[in-house]
Amino acid sequence: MKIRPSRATISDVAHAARTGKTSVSRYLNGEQHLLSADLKARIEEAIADLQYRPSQMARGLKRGRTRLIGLIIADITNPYSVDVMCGIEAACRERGFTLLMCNTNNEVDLEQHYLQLLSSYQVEGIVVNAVGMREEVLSRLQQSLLPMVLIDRKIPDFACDVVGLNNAEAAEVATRHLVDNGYEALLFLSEPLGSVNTRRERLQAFRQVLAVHPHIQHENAEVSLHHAAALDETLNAFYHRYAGKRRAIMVANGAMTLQVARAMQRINLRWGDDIGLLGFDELEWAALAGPGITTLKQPTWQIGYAALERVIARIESNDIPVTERVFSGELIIRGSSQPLR
Amino acid sequence: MKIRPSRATISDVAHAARTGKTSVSRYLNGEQHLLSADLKARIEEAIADLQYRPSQMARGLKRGRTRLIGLIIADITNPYSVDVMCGIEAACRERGFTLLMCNTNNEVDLEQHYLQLLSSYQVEGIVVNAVGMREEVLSRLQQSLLPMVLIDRKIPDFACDVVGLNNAEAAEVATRHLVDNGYEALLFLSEPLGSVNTRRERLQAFRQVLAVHPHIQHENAEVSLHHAAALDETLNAFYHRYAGKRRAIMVANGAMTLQVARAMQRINLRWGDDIGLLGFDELEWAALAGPGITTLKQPTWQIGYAALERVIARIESNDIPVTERVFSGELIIRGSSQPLR
DNA sequence: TTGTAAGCGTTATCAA
DNA sequence: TTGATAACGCTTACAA
Repeated sequence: MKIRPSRATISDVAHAARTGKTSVSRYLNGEQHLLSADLKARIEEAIADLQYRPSQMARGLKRGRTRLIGLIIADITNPYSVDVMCGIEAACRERGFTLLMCNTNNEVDLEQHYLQLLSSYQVEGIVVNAVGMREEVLSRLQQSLLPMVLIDRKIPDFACDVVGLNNAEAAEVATRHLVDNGYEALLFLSEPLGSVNTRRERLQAFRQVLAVHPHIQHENAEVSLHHAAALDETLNAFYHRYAGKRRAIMVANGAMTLQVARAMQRINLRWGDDIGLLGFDELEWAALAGPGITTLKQPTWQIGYAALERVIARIESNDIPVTERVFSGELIIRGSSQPLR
Repeated sequence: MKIRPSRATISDVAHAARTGKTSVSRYLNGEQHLLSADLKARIEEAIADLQYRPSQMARGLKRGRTRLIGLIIADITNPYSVDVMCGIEAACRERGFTLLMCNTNNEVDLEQHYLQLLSSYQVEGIVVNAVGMREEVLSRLQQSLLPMVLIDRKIPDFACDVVGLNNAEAAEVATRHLVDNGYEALLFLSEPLGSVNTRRERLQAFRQVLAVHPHIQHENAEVSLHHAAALDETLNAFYHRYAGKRRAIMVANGAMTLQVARAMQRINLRWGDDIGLLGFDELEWAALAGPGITTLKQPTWQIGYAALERVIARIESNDIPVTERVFSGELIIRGSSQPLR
């Protein structure tokens, strides 16, 4: 008796079934119509007997088809990314792929490291959840020539499949909601715009809606996610600048909304009562904090699922045209966007 | 010019450097002391020239060392799991391993599926974040004979490395805190205890502390995570049963705390004011909901990191003794556990 | 110090 | 309908 019984190989199965490896391989690869009933039965039994499972390593080496997909995530602590990952993972399972997970932690050189890694494992495609990823990093990704799908982010000057939210529509709905609820001064708050298209598109739609409401004052501010003091200052300034008016803030993503909530607590500003608040991305605690926070919920799971489907389509044939697939968000109205009147 | 330049192989490098594959292999595997300076330089150049990266598939096939670790997570939407994953991921990076991610979604047959999958990719070890995983599933895992580390969960009658929280200590600290703050009736609330050791250990410590405080009434309740009505009923009943006393609830984990907060909102019970509340696991929104929720924070990242270190140690030599490594939690006191007096 | 050749577990080619 | 046999890209005896 072996201490660690090494896995059975295809040769073992062939031997046990008194046949050759070729037939076993055929059996495994759906070419069963070529086999006699008798032989098929013998192979089946041998496989069950030996608990044989083909080695994906050997398969990958020989056929080049590793059934591996690389998932590059810029920040896995972002709940948005996790939700998306769930969708990706479900799709993988359905389609027989497995995920190699890479968290770049927003560090540029990690990204480089992982790209090489994925390549060395010969992944068949990659999904990039680039939320917050720097431009330079993305542009290096494109050079990998692998089937690739971007989530929630476009690279200028590079045609690549993209799956994400319909930013214009969502921001429009959100802005209209604030307008309809009688707010008179609006602040669009985001991390530095850079060339991050999601931020820019949301801001643009925000402005477009307000263009036809000249009586509503509005501005935008860019604050780094981890610069608490700057955030406090920005909020305070906005609040006092429009004293006497009904004020509201629209926050460009969930991570930032969390920081805004903390900042408001620090500077003693209550959302709902003192100031309106609406944030992109649903938060599990949105209903629990004070009068609740109005959010724009993204269909994160579906976005992930669709992204994986797309990358598989591209793996199967790289000739398909580059597409951008967008999903609609859903406004979830809570107390933070109901002014007292 | 090729459309899709197939990756350079070790033979290509050998040829470009006018030498044999062996030398290149030696160069790659740290046996450089065996090579002449001249040859070393030529190889180095060829590698850079061709952008050569060794195929992990071929490597894995030949040596059996795939440098792959399987990560089995019962529920990836649980923030605890995600935090732990971060630590695991960081450790992987440092030690040159890569994660194959498997989310079993709390479904038994998925678990089976993934176990076979991991085996077919010849992972060298697995880390199981079994929070909420059923016993039967875990016991099947143990049969895989792979180096394996369990996070936050023990399997009765099976010796396996475990990394997790010092449950007894943590529950003791938490319970003492409630006692010291003058609460007179305590409820320990968890999902069904089953044979989940974390829940049992926490409850046991809770009882032990209260054993020496006979004037404090206490009980425990088990409610399924997704059974909202039952939760409402449980909370209501407890609240009214001890009317007139200072009441507090201790919740066994973060996912449950979220549900409790929602339930309290539904039945119009305010933590802090009406009833004390303390939950295991830190929540990003803990400070934002009402007067804040007191939590017992686990060193999640470190737990993940330690788990991966352990699995690697076991990969390197399976003879090491089975250990259980526990970390201390940290009580973060907020308004929910300060009675009004 | 360097190179040759065998073999890891598959699949693909070709012949029977 | 079957089965040898040669790759896939790498590591590793073993030779030179």
